[in-house]
Amino acid sequence: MKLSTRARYGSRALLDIALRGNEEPVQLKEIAQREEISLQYLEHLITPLISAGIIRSQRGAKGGVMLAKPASEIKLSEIVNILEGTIDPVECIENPTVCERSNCCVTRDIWDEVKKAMDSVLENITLQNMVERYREKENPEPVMFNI
Amino acid sequence: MKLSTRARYGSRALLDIALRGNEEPVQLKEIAQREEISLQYLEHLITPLISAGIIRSQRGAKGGVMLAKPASEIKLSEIVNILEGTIDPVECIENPTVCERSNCCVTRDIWDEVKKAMDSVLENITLQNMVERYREKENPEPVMFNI
DNA sequence: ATAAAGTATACTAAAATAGTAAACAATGCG
DNA sequence: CGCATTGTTTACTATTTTAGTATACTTTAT
Repeated sequence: MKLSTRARYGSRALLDIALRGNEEPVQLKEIAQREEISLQYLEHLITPLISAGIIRSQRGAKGGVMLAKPASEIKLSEIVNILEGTIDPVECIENPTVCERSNCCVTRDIWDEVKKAMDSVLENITLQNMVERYREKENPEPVMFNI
Repeated sequence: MKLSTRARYGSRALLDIALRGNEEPVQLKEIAQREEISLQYLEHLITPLISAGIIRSQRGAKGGVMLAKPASEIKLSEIVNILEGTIDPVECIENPTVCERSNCCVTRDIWDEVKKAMDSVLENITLQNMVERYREKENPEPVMFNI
């Protein structure tokens, strides 16, 4: 029930990109260094994100990658889905025909509830939220200043 | 992010046992047939459940397995934990020292929220609930009788 | 032109998963 | 008693997935 490194590294990489503003391309090499992901492996994660239209790339010298749309429009559920595939804990959720019991299976119903619970978290977090959380951690709001 | 077959088969097997009442031992061979799990693989799932005190076994002729406590006291979270290990989507939840960023990591916080969402489902479903759901599916309540 | 980037494809090592095989141990029953 | 039935244990294996590396290629700014 572990997330693969794809989704983990990928979301960290995207947060890294989002944190640099979105003014000029961020080089993969930099991201790889900061996030301690091998450049070659990072490239594997970047490719599907480009195809999916989450980021776009600038080739050649001074190239790099940028978010292809505002951070507030990139949901974590989308990222996980691209890198990890569906989050369904069992295959019969997505594809009921794999098991003839699907329509009457109690355990299937439950795994579906589990999936929905996860989804409701991932659907409600955007890259923008993550950036805000990051800034808050970096520089916490003073708690209670005046009376 | 898939559940392993261990947790899936295991929870189906336990539901199967619970459905037979709890008056006499249920043979593994029967369970294996009904649930279409190979006997030998089923045994692998039964062993840790016995060690964990979820079920107890009766050896020899006329033997089999029974729930070791009332179905209402067996939570799905417990079953999944025994067969699957922790449900944490990333290792740093359980063991923060694997990554030096843990204390400041935004993505880690999020995976923790995901875990909690899953937990809240699994913690609130007992084998008894599953039995009831099964009976309801088998024999649905008539909706609106009078008026 | 050329160096600095991203792109694409192929390959591989390691781990996890799912399952099989077989010898063994306990028990009930005739 | 003795033997068939049933669970127990341990060892092994095939397959798949994951994570990662290697390498050759393409594009572009300067």
